[in-house]
Amino acid sequence: MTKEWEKTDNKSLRIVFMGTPEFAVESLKALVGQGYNVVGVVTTPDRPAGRGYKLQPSPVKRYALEQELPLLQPEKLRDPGFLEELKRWKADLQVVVAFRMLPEVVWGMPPMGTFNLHSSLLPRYRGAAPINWAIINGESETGVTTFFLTHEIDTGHIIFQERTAIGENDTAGSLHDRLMTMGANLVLKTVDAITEGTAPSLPQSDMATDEASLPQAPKIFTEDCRIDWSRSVQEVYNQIRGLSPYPAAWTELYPGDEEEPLRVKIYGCEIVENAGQETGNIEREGSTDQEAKPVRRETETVKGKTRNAGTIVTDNRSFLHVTTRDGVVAISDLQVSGKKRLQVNDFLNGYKIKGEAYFQ
RNA sequence: CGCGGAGUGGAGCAGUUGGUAGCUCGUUGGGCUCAUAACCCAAAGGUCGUAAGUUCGAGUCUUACCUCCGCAA
Repeated sequence: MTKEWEKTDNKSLRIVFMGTPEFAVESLKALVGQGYNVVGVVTTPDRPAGRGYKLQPSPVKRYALEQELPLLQPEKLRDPGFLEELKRWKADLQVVVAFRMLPEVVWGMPPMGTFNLHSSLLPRYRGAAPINWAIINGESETGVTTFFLTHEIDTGHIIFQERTAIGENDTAGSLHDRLMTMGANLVLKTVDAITEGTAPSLPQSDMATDEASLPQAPKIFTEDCRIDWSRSVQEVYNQIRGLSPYPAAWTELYPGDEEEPLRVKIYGCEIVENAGQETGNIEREGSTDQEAKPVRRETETVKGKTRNAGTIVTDNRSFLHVTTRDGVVAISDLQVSGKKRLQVNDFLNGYKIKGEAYFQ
């Protein structure tokens, strides 16, 4: 990708990078790797996180240290001391990827401005969790956007966008990785365009037909991750893959016998029955499995019961089916609280589901 | 010192009031079968996370440490 004939301008431009998670590292890595002049990195202070609440450096910090880039970790972005240091870096341009909300004193500082990489097709999915929400809502397309920062979060003028289709089997994880790579390329393209003065700047109001009906992407909380088995099979499926592998959809397993419910994270599943509509490619697999697996017996069992949402159907060996309002999903990948993440057959080897068990 | 759970043959789990280990699956060999991931028979495979201690004797009690996981961030 490195091109000898690239304008020296691009490489002398003083860039300050701001970001926190893994997603941002990819863009920073691209800039550094392509020889852009990253004069400093701003990231979040080390936070107590994980077991034991030990202080954890952000992924961006780890990379910055590795590359021996100047680093700032302000507690407050309006802190005079921090602003002073930032000014000293004399940035021409600031690049922000998955950081936090910036005050105008920060984004207004560099002469060429500050732009942000956002992982959705703005103006759709403004907010903290665009990747997750796009899948949860069953979107078939998303992308990445670069835009200039303004006061209102994620509303600035759009520079570039890149689209990608969301596959039936995409998960938050797979989409995250794809957008991370696309985003890094878009950041380079954006920096080049800004340097050359050819960057578009399109108001989002030109793209939004109806502001009020735009899907949003707010931060996700634990309750958003709880599975409501009474929803449609497609909704449940989208929720599970939209939250996998992080933060992961969860439910409670009531084992019966008045035992305490277990909290279970569901990482992967397939739709095996959809009363609503055809499920496409999944159906094909199902038909070959039909002969191999002892489905016959279970089917009868099912018919004998009222299939309330959350009902478990399993042979305690190879599959674990759960009913929803209008269909059935086969759980393939799960984790009981305190245990390791397991494939369903491993889980069933040790944990036997009793007849009266159910999810809720 | 944030709260909590767990480390037992390749995988997931049992293991009672302490007396040298069982289950399901997998693996290997054989059998049945038109055939099979299905079924039947048999076999291999574990110094029970590490170190020390208590005890006649510890997977099972005590202490320290290592690793992993859930909550929370």
